Amino acid sequence: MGKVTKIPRPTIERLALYSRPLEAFQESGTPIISSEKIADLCGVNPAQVRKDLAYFGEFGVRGVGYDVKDLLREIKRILATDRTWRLCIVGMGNLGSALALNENFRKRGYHFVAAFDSDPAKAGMKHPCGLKIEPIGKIRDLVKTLKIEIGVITTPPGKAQRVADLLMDAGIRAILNFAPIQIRAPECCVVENVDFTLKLENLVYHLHKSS
Amino acid sequence: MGKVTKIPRPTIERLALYSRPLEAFQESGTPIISSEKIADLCGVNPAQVRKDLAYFGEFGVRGVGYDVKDLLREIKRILATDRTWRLCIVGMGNLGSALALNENFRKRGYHFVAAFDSDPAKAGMKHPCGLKIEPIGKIRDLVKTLKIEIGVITTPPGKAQRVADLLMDAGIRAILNFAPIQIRAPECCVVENVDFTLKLENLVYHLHKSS
DNA sequence: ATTTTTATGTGCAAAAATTCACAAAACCCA
DNA sequence: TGGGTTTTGTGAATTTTTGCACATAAAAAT
Repeated sequence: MGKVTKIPRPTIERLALYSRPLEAFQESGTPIISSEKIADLCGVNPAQVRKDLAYFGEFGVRGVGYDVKDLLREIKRILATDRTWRLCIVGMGNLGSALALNENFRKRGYHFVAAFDSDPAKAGMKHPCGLKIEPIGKIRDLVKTLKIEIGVITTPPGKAQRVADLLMDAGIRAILNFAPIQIRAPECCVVENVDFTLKLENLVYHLHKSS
Repeated sequence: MGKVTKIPRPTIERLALYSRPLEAFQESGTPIISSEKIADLCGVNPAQVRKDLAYFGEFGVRGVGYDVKDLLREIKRILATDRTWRLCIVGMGNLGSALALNENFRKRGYHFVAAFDSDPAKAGMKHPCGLKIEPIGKIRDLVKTLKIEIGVITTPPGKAQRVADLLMDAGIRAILNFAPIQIRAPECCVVENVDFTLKLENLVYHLHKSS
């Protein structure tokens, strides 16, 4: 359908979610999957799955279901995960270090091509992931020469906003922030926050409430 | 007010969010804060802040604002973060290891009291965080004797559901899952998922769309 | 060839969440 | 004391999101 509809934000988030079981089914060779099965595995409503997909086209066959391979390819095309992306990490403490070594990123096409740290003692050292740790001052240069598209912030909270500003100043327009503060950014830069303690606080509220 | 209203899920998530700037203001000695200031720092609407708080009582003073210390104490009481919680980590790879060493947890009252790994080579070793790494088989025992309340899963995706089942079997009713799969759990157990790659896929969608 | 079965795509209603807009209350100052 | 200012608390309107329920289409069975 050629209607120009605004895509709900939650829809995009769920599309990524759906791709997880689809990948598993593709690997195990299952050819066809139903909206009900996807919904069940992702903990959502089947109609929701169909509606989410319908925003982008008719990918299924009535009475049959969805072709796993086709659907996965379509979702990847929609999300733009059908290509690789170049990232940098700022803050090579324990967390940054763990992320740089994490297999899940590379497996999905997210390549770390630079690592920064403000600690002069660390600068120049080679990290086990293969990257040389660069000083913060080089962000501007390297973002441009290495064509870095996404910045990952794993600094202490006090330094996060400053680092974000440096990244944006260098032309970065997408930031994944692990510091437990809200990064302020202009419209043109997308920011996603990952705050573990926020999640924990959610957990304990529900634990406490139901006891 | 005495009305029995269901609290919206997003409200709980935002309460935790509001506590971040409140902590900062408390430390810097600012006595009073307005809903507008909180909203601004958290990227939400001021009316939203007031409404969220109003679900739990009248904490502000009209024409003045909110007492920072009071409000923070109230929010902590609501979320049940005014006490300490005992957690364990399962999966002492890079990520699990980084979390065990992360200061933000302890600072907020989340204490890791046990660490597990399925790798027999790791079992028995002492981790830099001070914990001895225990084999998976000891989950049941240790959850009970150490009174562990929350389980953190940092295993590879293939092992995550099995570990979750073990944890729930041992009596755990709250799980923070870092593996990129959807954990299936009965009603009685709260699960929060932290999936970095999901966030990245969100980022790249928006990057791609706006270019 | 026709009926039955199955599972998608979608209009519409319901539910949930957000935001507006304003009365109520507290403070300030003359 | 009273008018002006500020900011909360909240009813109502609006927007967004979800889910039902069924028409539609394809395949399978008879």
